[in-house]
Amino acid sequence: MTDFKPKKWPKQARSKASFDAILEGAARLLRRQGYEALTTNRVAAEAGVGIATLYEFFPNKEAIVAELVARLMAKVEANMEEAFAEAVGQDPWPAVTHMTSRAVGSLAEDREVFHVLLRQVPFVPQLPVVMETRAALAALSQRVRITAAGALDLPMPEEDAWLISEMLYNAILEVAFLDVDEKKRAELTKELARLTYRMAVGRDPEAAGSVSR
Amino acid sequence: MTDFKPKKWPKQARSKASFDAILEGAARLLRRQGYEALTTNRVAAEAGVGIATLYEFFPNKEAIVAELVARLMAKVEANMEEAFAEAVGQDPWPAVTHMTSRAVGSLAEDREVFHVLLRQVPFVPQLPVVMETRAALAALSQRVRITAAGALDLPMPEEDAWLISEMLYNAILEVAFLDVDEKKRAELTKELARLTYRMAVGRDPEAAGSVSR
DNA sequence: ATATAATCCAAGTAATTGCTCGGAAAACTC
DNA sequence: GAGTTTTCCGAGCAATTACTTGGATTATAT
Repeated sequence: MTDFKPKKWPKQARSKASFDAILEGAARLLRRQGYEALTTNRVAAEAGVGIATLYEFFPNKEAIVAELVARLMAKVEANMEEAFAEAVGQDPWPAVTHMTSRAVGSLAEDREVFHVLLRQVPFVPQLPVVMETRAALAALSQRVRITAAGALDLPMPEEDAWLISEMLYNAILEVAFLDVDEKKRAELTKELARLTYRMAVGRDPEAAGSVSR
Repeated sequence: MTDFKPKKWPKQARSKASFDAILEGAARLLRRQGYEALTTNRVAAEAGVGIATLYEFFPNKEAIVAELVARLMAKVEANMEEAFAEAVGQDPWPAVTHMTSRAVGSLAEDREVFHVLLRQVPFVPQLPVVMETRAALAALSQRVRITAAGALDLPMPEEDAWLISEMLYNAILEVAFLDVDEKKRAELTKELARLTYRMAVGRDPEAAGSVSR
């Protein structure tokens, strides 16, 4: 099987620059042309390095994509942990809106690249780093839900958790991928949070009894 | 731009068989090896026809995929219209569960092929036939919702419709794609219907007031 | 029965792909 | 400053790709 890790990590500043340039070139190509246009020769050209330099660090094309994905996922995860820290102690409804909006926001920054990677590259969704990040995010929402449960006395059917996190994940992607202005995206994000709350709690956030005592 | 329609339709029974064999061969390859393994030469071999025969009917690889998609989508749409006819006049909650379960079921039949086509082939989600089918399905759920609104006196915020149908579409795909036994899939489908109902109506289907007078 | 149209196909072509080779230059180590 | 390691690179190769060519075979029409 193909190896999805860099065969060598850069040691000097010079090669760190090349390494980064390769990843940035790959991202630019993905954004502009999609995965089908991503050839190793083109990535090298776009990055401004020789093709042999590229193969000095990466064993194959997939490893480039995997490393790019790893970096993007790390950024998302960091963002979401920060968001969680900010949401701790807030009431359930503000907590949900805040987490949702941060999730959409951190994907929307690089929406074209995320779109291509997560929806068009066959092996990316199965990548360990992606599955781990998804699990970490699901765990975070679980903790938000538990807080909410304490405040709201929620029934929490075992099975729903998976479905809700699945629906939420996909909806967040869809909203983040949309090519709309930020105002419209913010509106949709708010609505998404409301629907999520409805799914999880079974009633509207504005309804009586939704605010913790 | 490349043409996504067959360059010629078969006229005799002999060539109809070839035409179908090509599409079935393509589907088999997609199911077994994914889109990356789908080469025109391999499709021809798998279908048991010469490569030139393939190019007699299809101008390029994409047209094969597009025609396969068109056939699958037509089947789904027919299924869903039938399901809608059966759901008409039923109470909202049974109508929703019925439609959801038929949707999942009609995708699950060919789940690997649908999975590859809808999630890994860059141009498929943008194909007119796919977008039209999605629109048709969204229109169907709208009509279910309108019926429900009449029975339940629902508030129907304009914006939610899109989000709900988006979430529902993705969740249906996810549940249909899952590699689980049919009992488990049926459970998840039922839960999905319940969450959908919660999203759309704002309360549980079993709660008082959910049954039409 | 003959002419016309439909259907078939294997061998081949031009272009592109991922990736290697062999070695030069630059940076660290002592 | 000599030796070692790291970094760089473009020409080119083997394999694969989508697709064409030129013609043979089979069905249909008259």
